[in-house]
Amino acid sequence: MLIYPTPMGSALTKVLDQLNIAWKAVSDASNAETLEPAAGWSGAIITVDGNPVEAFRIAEWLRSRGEDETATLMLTSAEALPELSDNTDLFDDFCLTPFHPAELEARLEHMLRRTDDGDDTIISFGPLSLNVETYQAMVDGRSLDLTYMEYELLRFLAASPGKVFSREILLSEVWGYDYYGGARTVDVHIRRLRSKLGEEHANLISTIRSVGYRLGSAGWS
Amino acid sequence: MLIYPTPMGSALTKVLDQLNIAWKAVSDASNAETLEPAAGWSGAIITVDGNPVEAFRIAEWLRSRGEDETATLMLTSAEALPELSDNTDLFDDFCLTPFHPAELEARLEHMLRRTDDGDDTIISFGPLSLNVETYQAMVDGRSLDLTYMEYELLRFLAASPGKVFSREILLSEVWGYDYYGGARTVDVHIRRLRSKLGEEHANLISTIRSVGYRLGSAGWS
DNA sequence: TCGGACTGTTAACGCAGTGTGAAACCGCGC
DNA sequence: GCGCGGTTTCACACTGCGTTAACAGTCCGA
Repeated sequence: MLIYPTPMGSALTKVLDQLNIAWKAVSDASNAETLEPAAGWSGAIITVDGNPVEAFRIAEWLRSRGEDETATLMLTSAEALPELSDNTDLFDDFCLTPFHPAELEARLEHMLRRTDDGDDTIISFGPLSLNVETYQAMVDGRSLDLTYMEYELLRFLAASPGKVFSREILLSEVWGYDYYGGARTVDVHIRRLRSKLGEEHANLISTIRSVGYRLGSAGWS
Repeated sequence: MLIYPTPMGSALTKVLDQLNIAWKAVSDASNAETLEPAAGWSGAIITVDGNPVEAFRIAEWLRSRGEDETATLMLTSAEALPELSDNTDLFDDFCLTPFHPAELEARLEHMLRRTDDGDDTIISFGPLSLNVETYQAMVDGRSLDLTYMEYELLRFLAASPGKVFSREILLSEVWGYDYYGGARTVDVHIRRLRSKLGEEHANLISTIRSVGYRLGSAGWS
């Protein structure tokens, strides 16, 4: 956990220690780069009031390496709130100072949970769940015996549930090459998937006539 | 914006009005379902303290329809914080009461920004809303079962609500080819659309005699 | 080397979706 | 009221799309 600037009081560090979160204080953006642990910063707590310019510079640096990488929490007084509003895409959460320890604690837990379980290892939708690591698929707790292509296709659909994909898109995204003729290929795999899903869940994949296929039937969003 | 429960004081509604956010108060989960606007709840503000059970029930209902659909903010006293921690995946943000108006304002802006952007996927007009990604159409929350041509036609009209299109334009823009004879084709599709919209909403599409068709009746822009 | 599982292709079939013409209907000007 | 151009509605035929089954090629392990 990155902290800026070096914490004066003990309120902040106390909360972190209590949550058993390791932390390092940094003095500026370049400092943040050199001090970064091997696993990368798990999160950041940045106080705006003292030196807003440097504070936002650090936040910007964190964001520049990709959203969702490092969760950022800003500490700010009520007076400095407007400054935050101007940079609303540089942080994930904020907390007014002086803070209630329980509030900060809750915010940290909540914030870290989101990035922690960025578990793409399990994709689930309705009665369906896919474990990407083990290549297993389950529906209603019953495990499905899918072939490679079937699995890839289902995973692609499940990654954007509800969204409709044309056969061309599916061919290029799932099969991964430009394709001439043979759009029936997709149909056949969809059919095999449906049959393996079983009668009751075959309608999990719905056909949009003259458009393509979609995971999820009419009622879902 | 969904609010639970009916707000007593004016602090909350004042902030919402100031941000120009439309809101409706709901009394329970099933109530939240019936009161939902056609475009869906854009967000929710739920106070935990009074009746935590019902509060979380509503939050759960919102989440069950898919993450990222509706952003949820919880209002809570410091004492009730532990309860929040047990349900950390049911909300996106929270705010301690009594709150500083500027803080709530900042949180709302920050929260809504995340879900708001990135949506040319939904076209909505009056009670009508079209999801371009999922090819689903809703009117009054009821989902419409449209065929391809019907959907394309409606989408084209909805893209420029209020504007009148001649049959020739519709044929060339929606059907996509120059067309000789058969202007009746458009009429028939309009008719089918109207019939699927239902008696009460058939007049969403209005006829401009000897000119063409338009989405929306005279009063709209 | 053989056999089986997996994948892609082809063709037949049924049907939803679409377009068409004709008849009923409506609004408007005479 | 009458006639006329435009619109709505209906029924029907056809086309194109999706489904399905059967088959051929390929890969991989036994």
